[in-house]
Amino acid sequence: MQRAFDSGARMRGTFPSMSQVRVRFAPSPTGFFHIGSARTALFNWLYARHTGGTFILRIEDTDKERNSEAFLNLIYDSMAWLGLNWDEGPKVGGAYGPYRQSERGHIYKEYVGKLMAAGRAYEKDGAIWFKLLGERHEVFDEHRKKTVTKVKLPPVVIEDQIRGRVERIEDEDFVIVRSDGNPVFHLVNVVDDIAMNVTHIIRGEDHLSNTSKHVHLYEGFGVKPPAFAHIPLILKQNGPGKMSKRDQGALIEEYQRRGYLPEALVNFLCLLGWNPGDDREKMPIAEIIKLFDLPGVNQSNARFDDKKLAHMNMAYLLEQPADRFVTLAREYFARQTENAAAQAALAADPAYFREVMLLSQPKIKGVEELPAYTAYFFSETYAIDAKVKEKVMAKGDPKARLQELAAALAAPEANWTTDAAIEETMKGLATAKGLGFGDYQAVTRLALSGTNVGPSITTMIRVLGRERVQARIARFLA
RNA sequence: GCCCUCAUCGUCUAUCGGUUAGGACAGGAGAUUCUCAAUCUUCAAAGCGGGGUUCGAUUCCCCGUGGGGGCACCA
Repeated sequence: MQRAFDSGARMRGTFPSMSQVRVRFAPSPTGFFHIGSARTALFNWLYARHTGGTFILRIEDTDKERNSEAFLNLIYDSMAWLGLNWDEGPKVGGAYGPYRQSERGHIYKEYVGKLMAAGRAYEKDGAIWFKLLGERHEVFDEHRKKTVTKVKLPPVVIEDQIRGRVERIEDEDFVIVRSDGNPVFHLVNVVDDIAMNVTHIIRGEDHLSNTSKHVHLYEGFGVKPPAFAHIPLILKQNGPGKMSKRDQGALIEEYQRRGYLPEALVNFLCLLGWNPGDDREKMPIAEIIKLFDLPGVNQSNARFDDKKLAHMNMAYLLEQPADRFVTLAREYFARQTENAAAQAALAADPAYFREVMLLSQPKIKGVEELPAYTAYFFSETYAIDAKVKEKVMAKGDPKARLQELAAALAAPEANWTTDAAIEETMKGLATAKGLGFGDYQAVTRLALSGTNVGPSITTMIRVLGRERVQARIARFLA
């Protein structure tokens, strides 16, 4: 690889080996961090980790009008949450900094100077344009309703790592520095990739059409372009078009807020456009890193499916160790400041909270269900589901059954300490009366929780404890 | 309008010329359990159309059609 203007590596005297992979994720802090950006970051990160290369985070904040520090922090937070750590970039530094384009103005100026000196750039209307080399002629563009200068050139050939050979003709000079003095995306993007020694550009397919401009720029700088890999886009769940920041379910922070497990989201995102070549779906990230490679990336766009994501999240949730699950639950509850049930749960004894959460773990799809699912454990004002009540009270004499159970549990020899003991009490009672377990289960559940969903009735009785159980039954029978 | 790109069940996908076209999510049915989930079994569900190439095309080529992206002094 020849580098005519390598101010990055050369000036600092660092010469990484040419086989060393360097990839970058280059977001602009102009909006919320969304699913598509996250997956681009993820694929770059995976490729770096797979190859033992370097993952660079570069902030493309040249659009002064739309940048915001809040959005920038959101990028940092979201990436940290997803576990996408960067080897070079803001906060961690590196030999090729600064890593915010707003701080690299002098570098762009230098590079533009080189183009000017080489006759590959010129000024027009106060802006600086990149000059294509070829025969020129004027034509009127019907679509844009203006006269433009066309340059006759053979097509640019891109050997894309994912899409194969792509050809595209670039036939108009383009602006590289605006009349206000600010460099445009194409210029800064290419300059930084040269200066930062980037070897592989992995980005969304929406950039494929830009690539011909970029290749011309590389050529203008006398630098061999890096490898390109354009990944398919993520389409919105419903309706036409690619997913954008304002689509339902598009924001990473939303999943964070809703208590999704980041490893579940990452696993799901990996599968959107990539697969290991066999039937495996749920895989540890270490395994994905081992298997991930550019040729394994699909060429067609993928539609986002929140049901599948929810399923993946549940699968991960089920296998969480008790401590982590309880921590996740507590953190989620703490964020629900407006939710009375959540606040009541937090106010409860931590050991009791923990037990209730753990018995709910195998029952739920996401922690966001927890406050409502467990509300009756923490409050005496739980609602009685009218439909369930109607159904339960319809057959037999449920109140009599409940009365009998209350009496059995009140007996001095009744053991409340284990699920098995409680089950023995209930089953013994049912047998003695010539009835089934279900005759006692349903009405007891209704009385204790007001619903027909929840953990095992014996567990519920044990965890709620004698005091609550007796009070609730009495109230129900009154 | 021009340029680029993609095309297998509703969705995500496997198949690198020969398969009963497989898996997962979602959906239906059943089993199991004290309810609800989970789990297990099971059912239904696909090669966009037309031409080629080939003994043989989902697979390779071409043309349509459809989807997606791009065509800025946004990134």
